[in-house]
Amino acid sequence: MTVFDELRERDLLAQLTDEEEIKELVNNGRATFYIGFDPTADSLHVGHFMALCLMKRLQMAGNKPIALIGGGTAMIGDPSGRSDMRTMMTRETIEHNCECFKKQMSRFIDFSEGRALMVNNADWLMDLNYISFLREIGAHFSVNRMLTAECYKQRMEKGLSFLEFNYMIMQSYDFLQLYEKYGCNMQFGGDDQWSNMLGGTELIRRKLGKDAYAMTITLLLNSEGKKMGKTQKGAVWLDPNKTSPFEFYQYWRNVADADVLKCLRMLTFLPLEQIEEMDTWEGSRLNTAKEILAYELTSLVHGPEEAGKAQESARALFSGGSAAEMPTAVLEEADFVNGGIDIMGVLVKAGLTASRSEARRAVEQGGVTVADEKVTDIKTVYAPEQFAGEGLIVRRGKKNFKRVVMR
RNA sequence: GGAUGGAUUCCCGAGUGGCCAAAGGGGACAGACUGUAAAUCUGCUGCAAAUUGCUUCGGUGGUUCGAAUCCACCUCCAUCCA
Repeated sequence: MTVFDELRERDLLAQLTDEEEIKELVNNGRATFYIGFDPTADSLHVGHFMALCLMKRLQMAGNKPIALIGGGTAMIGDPSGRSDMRTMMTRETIEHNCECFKKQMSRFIDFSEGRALMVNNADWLMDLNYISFLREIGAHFSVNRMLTAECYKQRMEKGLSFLEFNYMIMQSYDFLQLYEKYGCNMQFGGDDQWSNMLGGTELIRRKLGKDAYAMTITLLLNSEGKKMGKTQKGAVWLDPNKTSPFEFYQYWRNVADADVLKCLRMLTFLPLEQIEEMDTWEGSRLNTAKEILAYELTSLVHGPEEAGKAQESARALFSGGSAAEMPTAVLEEADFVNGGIDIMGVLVKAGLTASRSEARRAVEQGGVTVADEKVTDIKTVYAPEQFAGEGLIVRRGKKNFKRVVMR
């Protein structure tokens, strides 16, 4: 099966400027393509991961990827897919984020011996001269047309600053630069990037009279139409310090039935035949598919060893027994008042609830368990000795566990 | 620059002197049912030394016994005019 067909089969492709041409380039390893990543946080997340996987797939087929870090475009802020204004980021934050991105990316993509490139658009965007830029590039953009782009339409109601309005032009200019410098003839990106990407292909056509191509990846949406990879606490990060391998595993272990197969197809490298097989599974058997999904992804992101640990802990927790790899919280002498700490204190210290009030509610509603015993009295007090050695397993709700030990 | 409308808790949105920690909905969280799923039902949703106290309704100051609510100034946003 060709790469292109595989991408198709996996439902990864959304929109393409020229299907035949792209198929040709990609299948024969003649594409030099780029994907842009704006450093808006200090870690990559699941959305980026999809793009990285795509990069990897295409690289394996002989194409040359360019990872573009948007150190310059992040100064502007992409209005696409947002209903409100982005908060402006300081130069320092952006630079710090760029460094973090670089480190994480090199774990997924092989950048050795010119097999792939990593560039930062700050290198050519930061020193642009306003007037000459407007004359050379700005002249090729029609405001009327830009305003009809979907990403701006959404913002017409809530307001759009001139700063953000320029994002599309910056991104288009990136493409032009990469085309000229590295012969980059293709751009990939999330489906919400479509209009920005078209801006680039058009700019290249107008400026150089050459053809360049663009292709978008389907956004990973759950069955309710929401972006996946987000939790109430924010994104699911690839940085183990921001989202632990255990949490990462759990996120995928908990996806809805309706979404498992889609995730397997779009995110894992498992052979399609194997995934088709799982497609016939029904009911509780899907739980096995979820385990596979969670294991595969954790393994891709954090390595097989971490994935194994996460899986073991999860199994142990949900089917009884103790788990060595469970997230741990540490108590200190100072946390005890008069030789004891009450249950609310324990919950807060363990990070299982945000406040004592919330802890109180959790206990009152019967959602707290310590060492397999339901705690019903908010006045329950624990002594330091009880946390000695293995400590106590404290549970809030069904899925939030912490092992609490003494320092 | 001018006119008008607006800013309320995680989000949407009611509230226009005390009965307001603030209706209703969404989301989140917890319980029941389950398969660590979905749907459904129930509870809950500022903080705390918890039948009470403290802090919150864009910001600052003021009026009042008492302000989310009235007044002044400021900031930000939207719409129309330029």
